[in-house]
Amino acid sequence: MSATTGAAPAVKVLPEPPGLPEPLPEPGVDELRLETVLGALSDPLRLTIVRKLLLESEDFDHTCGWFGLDRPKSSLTHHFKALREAGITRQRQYGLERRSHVRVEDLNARFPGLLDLVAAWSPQG
Amino acid sequence: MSATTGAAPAVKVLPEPPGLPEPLPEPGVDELRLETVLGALSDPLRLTIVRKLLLESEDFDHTCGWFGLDRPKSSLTHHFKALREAGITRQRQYGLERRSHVRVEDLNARFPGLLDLVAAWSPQG
DNA sequence: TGCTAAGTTCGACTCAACTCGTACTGCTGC
DNA sequence: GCAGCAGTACGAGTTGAGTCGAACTTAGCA
Repeated sequence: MSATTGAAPAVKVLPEPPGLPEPLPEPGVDELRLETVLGALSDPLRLTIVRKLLLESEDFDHTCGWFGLDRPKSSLTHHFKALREAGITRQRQYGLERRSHVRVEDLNARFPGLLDLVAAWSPQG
Repeated sequence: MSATTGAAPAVKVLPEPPGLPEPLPEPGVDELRLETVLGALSDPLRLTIVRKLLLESEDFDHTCGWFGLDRPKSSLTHHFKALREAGITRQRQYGLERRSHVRVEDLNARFPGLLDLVAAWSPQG
């Protein structure tokens, strides 16, 4: 379970090294809603993004370009924003780049097993 | 037509008593798609339906009216059809009534843990 | 035979989401 | 300063889902 309990500190905790840029606006752990998360994951492109983050990185943030998705930049912005606003990913601004990673602890705490399904997913079926 | 190709022993075919009406058209176990299932579950009303089926019945089929949903019949038809076509529920025609239940075994086989999240869901958050 | 009830089908409306081009912001290096 | 790049913001077009009323279908029953 996540590090903190009870008392609901409204915003997440995550013991991250100091000096990181602030995360962009996102819902707190207690604000995660199952229907919103499932809706965000019901898109194949977003499923691809989250799965790739889960399988090919764990404790590292990645830029939009890292995914090699063949879509216009404005489309990618749309999907990354949808993931962040649903509470699935966290984004930080590193200079010019905006890097993402999956909020594994938060999601496992609220919806245990969900990320396993995403990791096991394949675009084919 | 769950051809269940291949050597895999497929999933256990539920041992249903003979004489039941044929299920209405539905995807086979091997045709279940994560993004479709998640999309079907991203609606609060459908989440309510599935959760109620999971918690208040187990081996019993229920009619639309049993749920006590305050929506016109045409809306309910729409949602029940969406759940069936996504492979989440199975529907059978009993005379005048069309009864539904959750395909628990199929879903647990393909997406283990998913139904637990639905059962733990609450409309509030 | 004809009524009633459960549920479907159809069509129309609304609204949100996806897609994408274009213009813009803001950091970095020369 | 200024050019170049990562990514955003905005707006338009399109599609699909949710909502619902009204008409229809069908089983059971008196």
